[in-house]
Amino acid sequence: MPLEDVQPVSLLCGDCPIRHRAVCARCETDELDTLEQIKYYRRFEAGQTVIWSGDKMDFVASVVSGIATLTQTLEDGRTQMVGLLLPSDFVGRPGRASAAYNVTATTDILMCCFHKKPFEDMMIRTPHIAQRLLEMTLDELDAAREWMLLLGRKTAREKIASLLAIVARRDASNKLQLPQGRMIFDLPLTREAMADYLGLTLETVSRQISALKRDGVIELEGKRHVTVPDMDRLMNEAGEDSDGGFLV
Amino acid sequence: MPLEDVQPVSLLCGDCPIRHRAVCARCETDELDTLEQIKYYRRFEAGQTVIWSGDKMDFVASVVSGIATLTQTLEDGRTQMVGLLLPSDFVGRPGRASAAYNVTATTDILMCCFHKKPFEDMMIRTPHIAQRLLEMTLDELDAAREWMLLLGRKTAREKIASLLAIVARRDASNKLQLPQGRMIFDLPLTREAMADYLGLTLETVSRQISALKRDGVIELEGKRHVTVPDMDRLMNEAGEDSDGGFLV
DNA sequence: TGCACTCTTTGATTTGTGTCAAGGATCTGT
DNA sequence: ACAGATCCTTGACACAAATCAAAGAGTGCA
Repeated sequence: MPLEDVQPVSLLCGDCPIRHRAVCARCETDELDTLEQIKYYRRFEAGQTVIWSGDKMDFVASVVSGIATLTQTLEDGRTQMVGLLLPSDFVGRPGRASAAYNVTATTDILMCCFHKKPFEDMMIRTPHIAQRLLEMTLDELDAAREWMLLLGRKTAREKIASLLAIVARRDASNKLQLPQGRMIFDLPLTREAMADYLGLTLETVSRQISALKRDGVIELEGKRHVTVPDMDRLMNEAGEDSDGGFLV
Repeated sequence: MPLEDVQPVSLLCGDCPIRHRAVCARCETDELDTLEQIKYYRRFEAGQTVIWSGDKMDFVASVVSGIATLTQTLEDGRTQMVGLLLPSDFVGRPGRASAAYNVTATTDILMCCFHKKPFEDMMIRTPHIAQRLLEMTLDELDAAREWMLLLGRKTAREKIASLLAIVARRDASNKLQLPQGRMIFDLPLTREAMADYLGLTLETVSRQISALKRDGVIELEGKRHVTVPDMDRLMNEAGEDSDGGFLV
């Protein structure tokens, strides 16, 4: 595959966990050696908190495997998920000393971390890194804004349908398929995590999933294994035109 | 004032509308001539739509004066505001051909536009521009995520109090004041725009503003002129610790 | 001065979702 | 096989916010 056609799925294109490379299709610089020197791996078990909002954070990282969530909370415990970290996603903000969100592993997770200061130095030497990070951040911003429409204006049923559609699309793109027709996938989240994602309670999530099942929009095997007989139908329930490509 | 002390309030530090400069405190490159060649001004009246979601967008721009909103809509007309553009804010995404949101002027507005292609070329020649844009985008992402917490988990009363606190803080920082004690400012939005911001109906917005007035949290003169006797009280109503610095 | 228009307030009623509560399903380790 | 956990489902009820409806306030214009 020519470099032009490489889909840069992460900031650091390459084949982690073997090795990260600060080089992408448009960038000739190769900071592989630097990265090898400053990187280290960290493992977390499902349920563990990677970092608390406000804690000092002297690294940036990319997810190698597993799933983590970014959440914000109010003092009385109400919590809202504001981001979902999937393999290849980047976390941490160059130029900020402390974490702005709680980061929690929802499955066992392996993260590839880089000490922040040398990473920032490398960014300055390698301008394309900043451009790639900008692209990724703009994508995240778009996803956040799509999510705001969901939180502010969609009904509980539409919210659930939207979430299912997002997971289905993400799953399809991992398998290099198109999100259409009959689709089968696993939900990587508990009912409670879905509720925190959608600004609902876990009871409402459960009820709406049951309703979608009753109405034949989805089929369920166990609690997590979902079959969508007709993706278009699901998109319709989600209140989206069937193109929209929002994810995190 | 030495360059070091210039507060880079916009991507293009300097004194627009006289002239934009692609130079900031940390950046020695000066692309003034390039910018002068590719820039042009556009004026819109209150209520006019600057660009519709999906339209071809061959420019990027920064707001010189006035206020605009970014909104997303569902097919049946439900709309959610996803961003607020205030003077010095940047709009448009390098590397994308069409607009992702409706941009609507809520007051008369003057925008300084740059043709996109030459702007992108300049970004490549001037790496600090990309870094500055990255910083701004990360700030926007943080604001969007704070907003998600509001949309998903706050009550109507807390939402209104939060919005008032945001406007008060923004106003204070424009006047180089601290947001504390007694504060007086104007609301730049109609009740309907506030509703679209907060994921409420305009009736609920009106009722909650009346309630806050009745309870002495705010005083109102006319519909737009607000006095907050005690900023801490307002912050408390908003469900935030009094530090939190979220704005758009 | 009064009409037309937009924006806002307030009231009555409905409804979607939250809250509280009980019980079911699945899994683990003993 | 059983106890204990965790996660999930379902029901009854309460309540916050939406909806429907009407009227008030402010502004520009004839």
